[in-house]
Amino acid sequence: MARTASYHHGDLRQEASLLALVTLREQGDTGISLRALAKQLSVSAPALYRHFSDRDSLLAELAVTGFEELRERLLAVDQRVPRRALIDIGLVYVGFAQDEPNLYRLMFGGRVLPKGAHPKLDEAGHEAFKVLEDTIARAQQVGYLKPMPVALMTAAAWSLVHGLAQLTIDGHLPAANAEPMLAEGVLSLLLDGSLSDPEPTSHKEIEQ
Amino acid sequence: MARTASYHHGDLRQEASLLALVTLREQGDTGISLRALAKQLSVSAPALYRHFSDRDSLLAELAVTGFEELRERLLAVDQRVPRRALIDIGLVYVGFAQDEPNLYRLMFGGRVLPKGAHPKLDEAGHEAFKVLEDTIARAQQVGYLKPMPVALMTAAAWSLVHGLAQLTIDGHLPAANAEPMLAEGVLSLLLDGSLSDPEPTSHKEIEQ
DNA sequence: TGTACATCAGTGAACGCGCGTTCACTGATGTAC
DNA sequence: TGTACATCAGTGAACGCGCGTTCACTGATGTAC
Repeated sequence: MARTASYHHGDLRQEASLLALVTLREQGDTGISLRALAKQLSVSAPALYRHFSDRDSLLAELAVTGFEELRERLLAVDQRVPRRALIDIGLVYVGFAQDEPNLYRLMFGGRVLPKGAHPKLDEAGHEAFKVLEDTIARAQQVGYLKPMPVALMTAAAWSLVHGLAQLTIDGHLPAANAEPMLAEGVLSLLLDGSLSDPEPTSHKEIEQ
Repeated sequence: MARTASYHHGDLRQEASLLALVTLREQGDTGISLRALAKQLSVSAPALYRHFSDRDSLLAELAVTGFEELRERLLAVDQRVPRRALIDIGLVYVGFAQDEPNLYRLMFGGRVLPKGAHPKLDEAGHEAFKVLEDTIARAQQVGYLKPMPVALMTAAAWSLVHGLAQLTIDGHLPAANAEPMLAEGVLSLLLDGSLSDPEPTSHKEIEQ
């Protein structure tokens, strides 16, 4: 707005990213085409190639911002009480997926942006993952979690929240607004275990 | 083979399905096009419309056979020992995803075949899911699992295996051949819980 | 057993579409002296 | 402050592509009498 009459757009890169994100939200990654984007921006299609080397790079960029947003949300979780922190991390994670289902699918889809093809994307993903990992390591250090390999515990926690997120956004499990306690219940189960107490677990047998 | 010289193919439907499955395995769902399929089968493209009402129906059909195969594998699990059955169900589930990553993505992708669009697909998915659910219900009946709502427990178990499967096939977690014990360890964690034993859990506090 | 006929499973041509990307270009902007 | 020039960010045209799907059709097959 209040731009010169020049055909130089001035802000094409950012506006293109933004519009791509909006389109992604509404139609998913398959709905994004550089030609359609250019048309909506009143710009010729080749103009976009000044700013993105190809379609995949644009998608990768969107995914990177997705991971950054996810990471920020995870970082905002109160870390004082281990149990609360662990559960909240999970709830935030699942909440993000529900807020941004198509972005989440793009980030983790694998098919569209295979791991290894976009280093920045892999790094952004890892940064987000690290927040989860750190939370678990911290909880273990204060003795709240079992002294098992952190890698195993993070794999379990990540699998759980990722699966919960995917199943929810694909409609296989009820969303948070329909079943508000589902996610928290599921997360608690991973902490407490699902074994019936009266039955001795193999673990307890060893100790007694 | 040994067919008449007639242009009638005789087996087009089945051969098309089969070739589609092979293509899906190699290239994922986006690699499937009716035109290309027809070409490979030495048949005109419209011929396929005698057997599939459109591209999506063909994909849905592949996904249905995927769920049937998954269900059969799950049904083959030995159900005698609850703990073993639960873990094996999970291992079989994750193993299926690793054997058939692209098929698995199609089955659960959500984006390609949204839930509700293909009733037969939803049903096939539910039938497979039921095997997991039944295993949990059985384990609970014999007192092996806590007396919690089955829906909650199946949601947790399903989320865990689904997440594990997805993360593995997308390369975010090591595959079974690289880390053979990862899946089993993760599954055990859900059963035993991840809380450090010396620390009293809220659950234990109530009982003592 | 032979024949008329309905149905079935193919055909080729065409519609209409959008896509990613490259090319040679031009006009605007920024910069060094 | 003015000017020559390099660079930057656009342009329109085009390449080459494959796609799903519909249409009017034809030859083969199966069936009833």
